[in-house]
Amino acid sequence: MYRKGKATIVDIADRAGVSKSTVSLVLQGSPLVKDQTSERVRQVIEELGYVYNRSAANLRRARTNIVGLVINDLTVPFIAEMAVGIERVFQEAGIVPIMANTAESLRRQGEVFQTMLEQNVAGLIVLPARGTAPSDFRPLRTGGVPTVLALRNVPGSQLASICADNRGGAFQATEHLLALGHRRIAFLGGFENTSVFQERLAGYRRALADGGVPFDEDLVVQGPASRQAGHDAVKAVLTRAVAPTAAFCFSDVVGLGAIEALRAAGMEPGGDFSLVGFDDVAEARYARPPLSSVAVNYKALGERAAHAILGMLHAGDRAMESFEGPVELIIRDSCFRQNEAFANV
Amino acid sequence: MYRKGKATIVDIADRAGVSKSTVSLVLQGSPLVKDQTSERVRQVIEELGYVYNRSAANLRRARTNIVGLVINDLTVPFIAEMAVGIERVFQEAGIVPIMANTAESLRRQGEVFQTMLEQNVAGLIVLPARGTAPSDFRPLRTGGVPTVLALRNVPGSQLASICADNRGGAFQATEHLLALGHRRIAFLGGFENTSVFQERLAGYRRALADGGVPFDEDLVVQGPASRQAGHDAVKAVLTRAVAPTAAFCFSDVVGLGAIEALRAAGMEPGGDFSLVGFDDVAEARYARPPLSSVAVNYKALGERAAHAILGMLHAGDRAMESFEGPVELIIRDSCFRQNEAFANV
DNA sequence: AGTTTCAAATGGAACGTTCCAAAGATTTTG
DNA sequence: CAAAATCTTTGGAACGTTCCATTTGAAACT
Repeated sequence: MYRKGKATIVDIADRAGVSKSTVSLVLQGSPLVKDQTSERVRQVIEELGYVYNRSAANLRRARTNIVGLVINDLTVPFIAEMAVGIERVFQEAGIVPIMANTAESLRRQGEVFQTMLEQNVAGLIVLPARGTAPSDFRPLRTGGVPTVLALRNVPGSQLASICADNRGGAFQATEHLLALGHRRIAFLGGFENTSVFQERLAGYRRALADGGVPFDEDLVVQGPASRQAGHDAVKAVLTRAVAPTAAFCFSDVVGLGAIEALRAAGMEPGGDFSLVGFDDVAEARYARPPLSSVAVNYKALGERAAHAILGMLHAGDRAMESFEGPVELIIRDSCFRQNEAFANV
Repeated sequence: MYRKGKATIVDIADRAGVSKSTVSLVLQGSPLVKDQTSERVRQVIEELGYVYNRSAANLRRARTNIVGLVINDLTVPFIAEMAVGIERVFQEAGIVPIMANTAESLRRQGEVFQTMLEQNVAGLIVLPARGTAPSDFRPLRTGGVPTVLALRNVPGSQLASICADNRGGAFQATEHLLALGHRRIAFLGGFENTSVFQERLAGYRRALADGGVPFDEDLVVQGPASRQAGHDAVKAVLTRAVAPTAAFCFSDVVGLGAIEALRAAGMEPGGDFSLVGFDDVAEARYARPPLSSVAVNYKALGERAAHAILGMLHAGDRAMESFEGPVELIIRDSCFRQNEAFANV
């Protein structure tokens, strides 16, 4: 283009007959510069194909326009959706997101935090890896990086979190099954070392308690949030002395596995066994039978998290309160009304 | 910590009784420093909780350790998978990926390119938005940023690309249908303004030609890669004078929609209509009937793309040649052998 | 002892911005 | 018309690294 190497602010200044300070002001859209001048500068910028050097700006400035996005598992569709929501908000705010996938590895998560600090991120949205401890955030805390947790909470971390209303969702789902007359309701999938599990389990127990149904530990089967796990969990739970007639599944994927296992056992989901899932993934609607599920607007949750960070950046260190996104029980055809219980009413 | 603000390389130097140059060398792992010295420096670094300032380094250095990742649609599961593959390779190589989702918007893609340039990225992996023209890459070209295209090609862009063997996959799928005796084979879904469509269509036509079956434009129905589109396309194609007995679907999602539409029309996919999809998404396996599909290892493709960029960074401007990832036809139960054609042999 | 060789450490000038204090214009006011 | 007030513009010192050219120190030769 011009001279050797890339054009800098000084080259622009020379060509436009102003000082580099003025050019800098123009670039920042300062109202201090006369329109006529800034117009001329802008023209030269165009002419020389100048590109702004953010590394230099970041060095001088206190804060960067970079925000880190630490994701536990990007291959989960609704997490990707959430990432998209976050990304969109940032893009509009002129924030550049650095993304890292930890694949649920704590070691990797630690490395990622380090990298984020080195990049001098202005803030951080973290979807914590399974088993994250409050102390894992220490480097961030000493680095003074505004941080928001999303999707999963880390109790004791003192960090604000943006999560779905897991407790409420599980409560609604379980209540729905109770209302259909079910009394033996299993809880399938998920691991107890995540806050999401704890919360959903709490909602489930609360609904049982409200419905006067005793909690039976034997009806809770932990496992990964996978199809296979749903399959296995159903098989396990059907062997109980008094088998359940319904299950609240930790996630839709678990529920889909459950559907298969029920069929394999000669039962008909929605006909003689009721299922409710969580997340309302696209597949739930298309399953046979269509799976009732607790819908979460993950994209909105992502946007909320992004706004939370923006707020923290703007308002300095003002502590942000946590937020629980609303959920909605979507009723499809995977449940049936149980007669004996019906007679009980 | 120490002093006011964050510790810098100079603080380390003072405390360790060496010069900042030495500290810099230690940070870069230079063999020029005596072990004893570097050990001491490292200790002080630990002590003061120093964090490296990459902005400063980037300013001084010619190249950054940042690589941009421009994604057309992160919510597509296999694209997310690909992103994970890329991210993993970069992480191991000490490269920090900046991710941006363009959501298939050309305007956004342009903005994203600009941002990437400002961040002074060392390289760029682009999954081009639909309808991207070669000229859209001009800013990158003049910026001298090594760029690799992934998943979709942009003919005329002169850029290396890492794509699936779309032509070969479509060829295999169509050949499979031909071998089962089908002669009227539809091509459903996708838009002709993408290279992926062009390539798959070419593979399909080639197989038809090889099998001595004339190409019939009426059997090609374009549409988005969505369930609904698959549904609509089947309905459209069943009204043709001589209806097809099989379809090659642009993607599995289209194929799943096709399954529904066939059922709705009183037909049985895998029984009296054959379907083959593309991508081999998880859902294909669990569909009723399980959908035959052309499998692509998207994660491997992502890793390949990442390695391509690493290679370009390392080898300077050495032009990289394009790569087509192998595909594999996975045969499930969505196809049947057609008798009349069978008699023809 | 003097010279050469090699390893290890260092000073200082970049890199391209931002931002402060201050100077120069221009307009308003008394 | 001078003084005051306001609007624009501008040097120059940071910011925290890297890297070149050099110096220093020690060991290995003549």
